[in-house]
Amino acid sequence: MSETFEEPPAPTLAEVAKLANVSVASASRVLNGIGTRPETLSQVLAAAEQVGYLPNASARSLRSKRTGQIAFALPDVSNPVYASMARAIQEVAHEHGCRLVLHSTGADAEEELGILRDLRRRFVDGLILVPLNVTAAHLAEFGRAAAPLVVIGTVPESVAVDAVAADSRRGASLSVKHLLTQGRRRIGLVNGPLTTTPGHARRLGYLDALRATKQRRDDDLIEVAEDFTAEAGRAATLRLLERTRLDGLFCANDLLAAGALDALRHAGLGVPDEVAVVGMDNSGLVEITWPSLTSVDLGSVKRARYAVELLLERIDDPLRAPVRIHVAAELKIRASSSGRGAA
Amino acid sequence: MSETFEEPPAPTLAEVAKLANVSVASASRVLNGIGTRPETLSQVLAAAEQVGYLPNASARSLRSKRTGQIAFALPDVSNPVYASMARAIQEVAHEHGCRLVLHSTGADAEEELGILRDLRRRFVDGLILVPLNVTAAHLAEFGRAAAPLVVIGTVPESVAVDAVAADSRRGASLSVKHLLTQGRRRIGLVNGPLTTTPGHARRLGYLDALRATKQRRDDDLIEVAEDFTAEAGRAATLRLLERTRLDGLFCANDLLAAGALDALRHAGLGVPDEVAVVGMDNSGLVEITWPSLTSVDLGSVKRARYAVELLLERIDDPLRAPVRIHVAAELKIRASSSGRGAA
DNA sequence: TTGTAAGCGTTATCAC
DNA sequence: GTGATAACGCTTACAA
Repeated sequence: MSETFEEPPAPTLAEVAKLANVSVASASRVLNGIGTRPETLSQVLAAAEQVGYLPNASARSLRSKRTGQIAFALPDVSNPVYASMARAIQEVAHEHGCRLVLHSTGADAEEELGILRDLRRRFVDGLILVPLNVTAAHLAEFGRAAAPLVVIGTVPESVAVDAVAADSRRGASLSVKHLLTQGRRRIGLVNGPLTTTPGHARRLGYLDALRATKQRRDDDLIEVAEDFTAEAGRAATLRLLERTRLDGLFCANDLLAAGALDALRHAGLGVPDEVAVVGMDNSGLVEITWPSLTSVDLGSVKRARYAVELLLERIDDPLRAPVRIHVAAELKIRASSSGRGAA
Repeated sequence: MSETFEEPPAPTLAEVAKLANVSVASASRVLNGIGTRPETLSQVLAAAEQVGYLPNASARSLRSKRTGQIAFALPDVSNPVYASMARAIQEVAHEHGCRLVLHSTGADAEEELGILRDLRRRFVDGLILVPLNVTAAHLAEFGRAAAPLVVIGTVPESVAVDAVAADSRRGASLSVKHLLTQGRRRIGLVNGPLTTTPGHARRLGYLDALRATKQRRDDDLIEVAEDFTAEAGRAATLRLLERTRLDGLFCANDLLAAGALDALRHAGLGVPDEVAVVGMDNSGLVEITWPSLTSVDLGSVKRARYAVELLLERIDDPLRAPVRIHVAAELKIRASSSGRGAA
C-alpha cells in the first residue's frame, strides 16, 4: 500500500550544488559534460545520484531555447500507414533523446493550420506535417512557420520548405500497368477524395498508364470513395460493380482495397481469377486480407525516417537551403493480382 | 518563393504590454482572463493581436508548474488497438487544450520504467501507461511516480494508483463458451506470451470456460505465440494443426487471429465450417479479415477515454483517493464463428 | 577550473 | 484595478 500524499518538491540543481559544496554553475557544467576538475565532477555526480536529480524540462527549455521535443501531425493514427510512420519517427526521435508530440488532425485543414501557427508557442523544436491537401493557406504558413518544418507530401518546388515526397502518381501508373500485363483490360479505379493531394496524384497515375498503353479511357470505371477507409472502399466498389464490369481494380490505398475485396466477395467475384486487385501503401494490412494484397510500396517508413533526420538537421542548422527528397514507388506483387486460371 | 532567413524573435508579453501602454502584469491578467478594466482589456487584446502574440510554453510551464501536456506510453502504435486508444486519448486531451506526448515502449519493461522515472523532469502533467507486464519494479515505481499516473491494465488492489482494467479473463471465457454453444468440442487456444498480463489472463479465462462446462482439458490444444503479431499467430496455429485436430479456436488478440485465419486457409480448413475462430480486441481488423472476425470487445476506446478523464481529474486534485474502473467484455459475433454447415 | 550574476518569459504577490 | 518586483530552475557570459 503506497501513499497518495503530496509529492515532496523535486530536487533542484541548487540543492545538488549545495550538497556537493560547489556553485550551481559548476553543478550545471558537470551535468552538461563541460570541462571540470575530476574532483568536483565526482562530487556533483554523487550528489545528483543521491537526491535522484533530473533537470526540470521547462526551466532547461526556457533557458536553452530547446525543448527536446518534436511534433508529428498526421491525418489519422488509425490508418496503419500513419501508425507505422509514427512508430518510425518515435524511434528515431528517441534515439536522439527527443520526445514526440502527436497530433491527429483528422485531415482537417484548419486543424493543420492551427498547429503550424501554434509553433509560435515554442513547445517543440520542429514539426513534421502530413497534410492531406495543400492549400494556398498552407503554403503561406509554410513560409512563416515559427519553427523548423518538414512536410511529408508533395509541395510546389517554388516553396522553400524541406519536404519528402512519395511518387504515388508513378506508383499508381505502375500498378495499372502491372494489371494490364496480367491481361486485364477493364481496370477500375477506386480513388479517395479528389480534393486530397494523394487522390489527385493517383488519378493522374491511373490515367498515365492507360494513355501510355493506348487504352481507351472509360469514366464508368472510375469511382471516388468518401474517404480513405475500408468501409468507403467497400461502398465505392459496390457502386462500381453496379454499373459496369471489370477484371482489374486499382485502389488508392490498402484500406480502400480491403473494402473492395469484401465487396467483390459479396458480388461473387473471385480474386484474382475474375478481378485482380492492387492496393497502395504496402501497409501491415497486405498480409491480413485474403487473398494477400498486391500493393504499391510508397516507402512510408523510409519517408518518415528521412523526415525526422531532415528535421533534426534543420534544427541544428536553420539556415541551410531547403531539401527535397523523393522516394521511389515499388510494386509488391502478392496473391490478389498474380495470374488467373485463364490469363 | 519564401525566405529561409532567421526567424524574427517571437513577441513577448513585455512587448505586448509596452504596445498597450500597460504593465506586463496587466497584460498577463488580461490574457489569463483575470478581472481588468474594459479599457485595458481591449488595449491589451488589440496589441496582442497586432503582434500575433502567443505565450511561450516553457516560460509558462516553468512558472505555473503546468505543462499542458500528458504522456501516453503504449507497447506498439502499429497494433490497431493501441492506435485507436492513442487516437481517443489525443481527442480528449485536445478537447481539454492538452497536448499528447507519445512513447512506444516496444513492450520493454525497462523502457516503461524509464518513462516513469523520467516524470521527475516534469515535461508532462501526467502519464497514461499501458504495461504489458507488471513487475514488482513497476509497482514500486507506481508508488513513487513523480506525476499523476493512470495505468491501463490490471494492477493489484493493494497498490494505490488509478487504473482502468479490461476483463479479458471473462472475455476469453465468454468466447470459449460461445464456441462450445456452437457445438465445438476441440477448442484451441493461440495465446500470446505468458509473461504478459494479458497472456496470463486469457489463458485463465480459456481454462475457466472449460472447467465451468466440465470439458476435459487437453494441453495439446494450447499454443503460445512469440508475440502478439499476425505472423506469430500464423506460426503458432500451424504448430497447433501439426499435432492435433480442432474445430474451434480462440486467439488472444485480433492480430493473432488474423494470422490463424491464414494458417487455417493454408491447411485447407474452412472457417467457420470446419474451424470456428474468435479473436479479441474487436479492433479495426475484424471487418478486414475474411471471414469477418468474431471478437471480444474489451472496450479499448472506452478505457482510453476513462483513462484520460481520470488523469485530468487527478491532475486537478492530486489528493483524491485512487480509483479503479472496470470495463466489461462483450462478445461481437461475426462470420468467423457463426454456425456451420453441420452444427 | 570555478563562482557570481544576469537573464530566459511567465505568473503571482504585494503595496498602491 | 494596476504596476513594480520577486520568483520558477536552469544556462552561460564574465570575472576571479
